Amino acid sequence: MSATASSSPKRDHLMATAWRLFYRDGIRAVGIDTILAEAGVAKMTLYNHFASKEELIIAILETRDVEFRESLMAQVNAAGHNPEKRLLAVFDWLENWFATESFKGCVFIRAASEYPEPTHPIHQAAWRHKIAVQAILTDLCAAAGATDPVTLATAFSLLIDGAVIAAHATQTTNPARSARTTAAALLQLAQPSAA
Amino acid sequence: MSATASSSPKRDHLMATAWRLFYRDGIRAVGIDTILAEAGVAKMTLYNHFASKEELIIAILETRDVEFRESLMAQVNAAGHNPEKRLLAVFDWLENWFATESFKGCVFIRAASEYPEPTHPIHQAAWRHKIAVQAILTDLCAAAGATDPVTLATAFSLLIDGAVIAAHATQTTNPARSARTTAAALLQLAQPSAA
DNA sequence: CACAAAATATACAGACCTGTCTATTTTCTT
DNA sequence: AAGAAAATAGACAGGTCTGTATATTTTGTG
Repeated sequence: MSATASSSPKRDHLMATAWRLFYRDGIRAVGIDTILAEAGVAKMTLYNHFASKEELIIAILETRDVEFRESLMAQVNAAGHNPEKRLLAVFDWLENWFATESFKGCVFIRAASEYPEPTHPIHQAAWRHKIAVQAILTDLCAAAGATDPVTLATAFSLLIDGAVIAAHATQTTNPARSARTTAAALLQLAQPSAA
Repeated sequence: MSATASSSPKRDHLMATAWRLFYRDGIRAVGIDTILAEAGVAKMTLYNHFASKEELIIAILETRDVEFRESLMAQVNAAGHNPEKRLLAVFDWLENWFATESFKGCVFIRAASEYPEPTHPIHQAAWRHKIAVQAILTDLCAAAGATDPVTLATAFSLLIDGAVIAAHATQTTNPARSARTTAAALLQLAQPSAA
């Protein structure tokens, strides 16, 4: 059984448990033994599914990236066909997220913070998520008729990450509305049809 | 000798060494022994100046907060008396910072990421810095004639933190310019005199 | 010089860390 | 039911962590 094998019940359970503890307390702060005790799984089972703690972490980040984007797109699609509404739905999704009881910031920002060296595999896994989200934003900006979708999406990306930081620090959802209001204003400016 | 005593050569040297290693590798990643070996200082000297590693960390964050704001204000003041130029100088300062060879993001964001629990003393020390910077931004926005300085400063704060995250992930200074351009547009919108 | 304060080296405690090894038991498939 | 695959318990290695204790040496000051 390769260490890069995919889905199995035990493997999924380990990842879910580790994810919860990493997100709650920090990655470096949580040891393997803690995860195993919480999951009720033997140590060798973990090391049969993952080559190391680092591979477990990266597998979790990649899974979370997919789930994150699926959740985001679900809310965007629920906003209907109006391109502007779809774009601004990103910030409503943000507000829902911030309102989550267990909200403790963005695991990708936090992982990149804990592993600050840009060449580190964990840092790069976190970075890949940022790029993927940026691509979504660019598509939404283009659909909304922005003259320069990349530039607008970049600005939105800054607002979103800034809002996540602020929401974590203040433990409030307000930054989502601040970001949304600002984003709406920028969208107006970036639409030539609005002139 | 109280553990909260202030400046002494050994104490300063320990803080400078610890700061450099914490910023380079992460707070949890750097042990006391590593700091002591790098600084060439005995362990008891550290524990005579600081009650614990946690107190050392907090002392460093508080010192960095002061230095950070002094550096920022120096560039703002160097921009002269024009309120708009002073406000936008914040983003020039940001670009200079990002261009630093050792740039690895914002230590306050990273400390809050490593100690995600909002009630943790380290998390709160990081948060206090954010509030202090926000106050500076609000003053600058008010001086620039914004109708709602608090709201504009909040938007700027999101852009700044987002830019820091992006600059760390991409290892480029571009996010500073993206943030600056966006900020300039928002400033125009927020000035009634520009209508 | 003499005394006091600061810093030193060194050892130690007790806990935690990741990862490995072995032998046994459970589970699944045929 | 039988054999193969997966998971188990538990010990263990070798290192690291924070913080303490002690005895000695350096440093600065009157």
